[in-house]
Amino acid sequence: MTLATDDFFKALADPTRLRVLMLLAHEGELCVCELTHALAEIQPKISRHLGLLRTASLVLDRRQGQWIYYRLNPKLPAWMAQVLEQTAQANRKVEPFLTDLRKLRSMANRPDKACCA
Amino acid sequence: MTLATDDFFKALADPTRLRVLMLLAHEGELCVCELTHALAEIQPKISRHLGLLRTASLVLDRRQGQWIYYRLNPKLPAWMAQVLEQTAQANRKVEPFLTDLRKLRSMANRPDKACCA
DNA sequence: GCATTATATACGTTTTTTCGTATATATGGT
DNA sequence: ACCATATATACGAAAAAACGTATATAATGC
Repeated sequence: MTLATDDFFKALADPTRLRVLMLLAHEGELCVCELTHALAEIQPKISRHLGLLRTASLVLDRRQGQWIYYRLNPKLPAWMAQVLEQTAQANRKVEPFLTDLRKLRSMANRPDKACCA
Repeated sequence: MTLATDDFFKALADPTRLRVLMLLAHEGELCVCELTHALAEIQPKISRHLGLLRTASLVLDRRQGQWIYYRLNPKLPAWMAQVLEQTAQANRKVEPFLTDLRKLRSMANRPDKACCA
């Protein structure tokens, strides 16, 4: 299923979802607890927004034991992927994205990524 | 005043505003009646969304007699201008943008632009 | 000054979206 | 089997946004 332009920008319109997407654009793949920690939000909220992003086909998920990892959908239209990449580049040092990344990097006991392919 | 990333994507999240921005990205500058005709929406609706875009500093206006012309704000951060340009390029042949442009081009009695500078 | 045209804005309503809490479900460890 | 941990989802409420109609305001032409 292809992602409509309307739905793409609607997905980006929520601050929480935008922060999630910016982190995924930087880090490639993250699990729910990492995103929850980095954004300092309650877990159901992160989960719900991830659900919306998944339903909209912006992200894909992968389960590894108890952990569920999310990444940007590699099959996004090229222009959408470019919009996300440009936004991530332009906002590297802009709040709240800067703090989100910092918090992620400083998180203790991040799930091991040994088997990430 | 600088446009926050959140506000930028919130502005793009509404289908009507997105169509307006796509037309402005293509045509440079358009007046309210041209946008109203191209989108086939009631005039107060177009005016209201233009008002929101102006307040958010995405567009600037210019009065010429009774007509008020709108254009993309040339002082947008470069990455935002690029996002709009890329979106417009990628969606040239996508509905409803294609029909919007067609309707604009076929509009009779468009306000003269002889004195546009 | 009045009529016409162009556009902005107020108003109350409707629609859409987001939210926190509670809880359901899945997996792993003992 | 039970407990702990990770995550998804239901629920009702709250918040935010969009809407159409009516009307206000501004400019132009006669």
